[in-house]
Amino acid sequence: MGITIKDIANAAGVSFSTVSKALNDSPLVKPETKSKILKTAKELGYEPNFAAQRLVSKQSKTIGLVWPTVERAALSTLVTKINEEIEKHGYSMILSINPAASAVEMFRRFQVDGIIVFEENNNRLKVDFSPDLPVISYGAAHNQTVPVIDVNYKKAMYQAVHYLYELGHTNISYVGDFSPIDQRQIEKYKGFLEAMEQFNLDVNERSLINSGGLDWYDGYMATKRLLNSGFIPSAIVGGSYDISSGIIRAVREENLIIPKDISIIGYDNIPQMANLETPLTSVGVPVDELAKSIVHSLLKQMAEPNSLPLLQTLQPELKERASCAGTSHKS
Amino acid sequence: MGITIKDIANAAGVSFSTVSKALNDSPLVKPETKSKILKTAKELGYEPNFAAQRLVSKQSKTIGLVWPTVERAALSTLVTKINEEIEKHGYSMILSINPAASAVEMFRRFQVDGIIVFEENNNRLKVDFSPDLPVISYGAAHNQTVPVIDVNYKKAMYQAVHYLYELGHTNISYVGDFSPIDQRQIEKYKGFLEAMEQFNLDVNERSLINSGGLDWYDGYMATKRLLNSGFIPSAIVGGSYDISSGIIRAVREENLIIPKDISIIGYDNIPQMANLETPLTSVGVPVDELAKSIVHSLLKQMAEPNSLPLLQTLQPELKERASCAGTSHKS
DNA sequence: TTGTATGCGTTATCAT
DNA sequence: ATGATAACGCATACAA
Repeated sequence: MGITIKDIANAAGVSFSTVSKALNDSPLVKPETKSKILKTAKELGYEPNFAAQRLVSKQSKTIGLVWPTVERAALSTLVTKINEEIEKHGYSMILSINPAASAVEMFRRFQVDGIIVFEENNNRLKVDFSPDLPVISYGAAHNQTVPVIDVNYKKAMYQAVHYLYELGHTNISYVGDFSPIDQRQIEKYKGFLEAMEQFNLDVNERSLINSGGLDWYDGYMATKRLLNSGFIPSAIVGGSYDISSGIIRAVREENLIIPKDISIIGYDNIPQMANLETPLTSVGVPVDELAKSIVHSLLKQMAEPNSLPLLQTLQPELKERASCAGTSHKS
Repeated sequence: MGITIKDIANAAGVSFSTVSKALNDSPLVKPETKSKILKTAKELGYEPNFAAQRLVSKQSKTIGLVWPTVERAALSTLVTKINEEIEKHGYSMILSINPAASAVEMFRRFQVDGIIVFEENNNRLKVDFSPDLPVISYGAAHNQTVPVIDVNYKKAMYQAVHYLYELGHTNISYVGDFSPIDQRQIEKYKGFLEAMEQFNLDVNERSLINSGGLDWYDGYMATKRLLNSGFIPSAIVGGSYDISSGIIRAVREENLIIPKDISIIGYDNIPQMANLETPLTSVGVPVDELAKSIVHSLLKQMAEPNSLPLLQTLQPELKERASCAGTSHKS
């Protein structure tokens, strides 16, 4: 039971509707009364009742983010960036770590003005959105009804392989998660394959290493297996930030020098890549750009519904750091 | 502009207050009318307006969780568990990754029924809580006004050292973050020191290794330094899950066998510890218990304000897995 | 058992 | 420039 505008009205000796106007900085109220009202409001420690405001205004000025899996480094930074971007536009962000369906339902009740969904694996939202609630999804393209922000994973892999090829590498391995249910991973996998083909590079079982997971030790273990198979590629492409950090670890454990003995390039484009033991050259959409793109798209969708294309594909960039070098010998 | 109870009332040919009662499963309404109302409600796709419900009931049935730093494995699982526990009690959870002060302010506006704050480093909430909003904090004890759930870190370290001591270890090192601003880490550090003292074990600069951070490669690098200093302890205590996984990596890299050559015990008690390359014996409050305790305490505080002690300290447990063994030689 | 009336705190549309 | 009043969608005390 906090202070209401009526309390302020009493204290200031005006009507509550005048108080409302003053609080909303309406030009219809005399500056003197306005400042007096503001003053007593502060004195009384007034806090607007959000529920009431929403009930009448039908706006919550907040955006919900659905994030079913809370445990991945690259996504964590993306969430942080998205939050910053949202606040920059005068909105608040709330998170739910529930499955898409129930998270969305809850956000509806909270009357969020818009929703961002991180789609993961099979956590697709089959929910039929009432068309009035702007939703945008971040995830690989797939036939559905809400606009999705996608990343051109194939191009990313092309860039990675191309870059290595230009440096003279021909024995290139890919260490990543080949899970058949994660569309993002599938795209990377296929992208690598296509790129290798385009450059006429040999692909065999030792150039395709399934980490079977996205954690750093998945990448670590997979790389161990690769290196212990007796075949040492001259370059490795890592499927994600976490996986790549595992690759680096495994490679160093074999006393191979990066990038002298072996080059590493990883997917993802977050600042942390520079902080790894060996600053990692990487491909991917810069996380700031990703965040901006997601937020701006949603805002646009909120401003004018159905103004968004069903699919926006962001282009990756290559960022050179210190983990790749040329080969002297073309093997 | 969704369907309201008035729409249902019209469609069902009753008054809207009867609809309200029916929807709330009031015994005051005849079963037949009730089912009829429920049916037409479903037909029309009725969704209750949360803002209105809250405006009148002054309850949101949701709990806010403040989590300023989204990037730590052990905390991720804790958040997930807390979420489950909250839902189990008929509440929803929303997350904010903003600094405590602004997150709390936002939750207030959302009229959450209670707030859980993860305190980290210096991210203390100096906010003066209006006494009407139940808050509970998870973090090391410190003089403040809201009840906090603490963990007996000293006892945890005692258990760890005691366990190793019983196994015959005398050369024990601690690898952890010595940051002077993180109360939790300080407690662990001091706890280790005290335990060593109690068992009359020698403490020198090689038994206290500052990882300077909480990420896995912080633990990795610190352990590397330790092992390369020429001194190999017979056991290492890790300050956290992430750090410990880095320790394991570094130890294996030196071709030391766990636990034959060296024993490792880590702080934290989450299921993932069993999934590390070497299943890690650990001390800490089991994450389920922690989650339960946090949620139940908050719920209790919500039910009867000020019924909670300002400090509750949870006791850690030792969980044996496969990373510790006895020493044959008492050095 | 059902319906009527009132209020929750705010904004917005009228008058004044 | 200010105030009275309605409306937002719902719950509930009270009347029928």
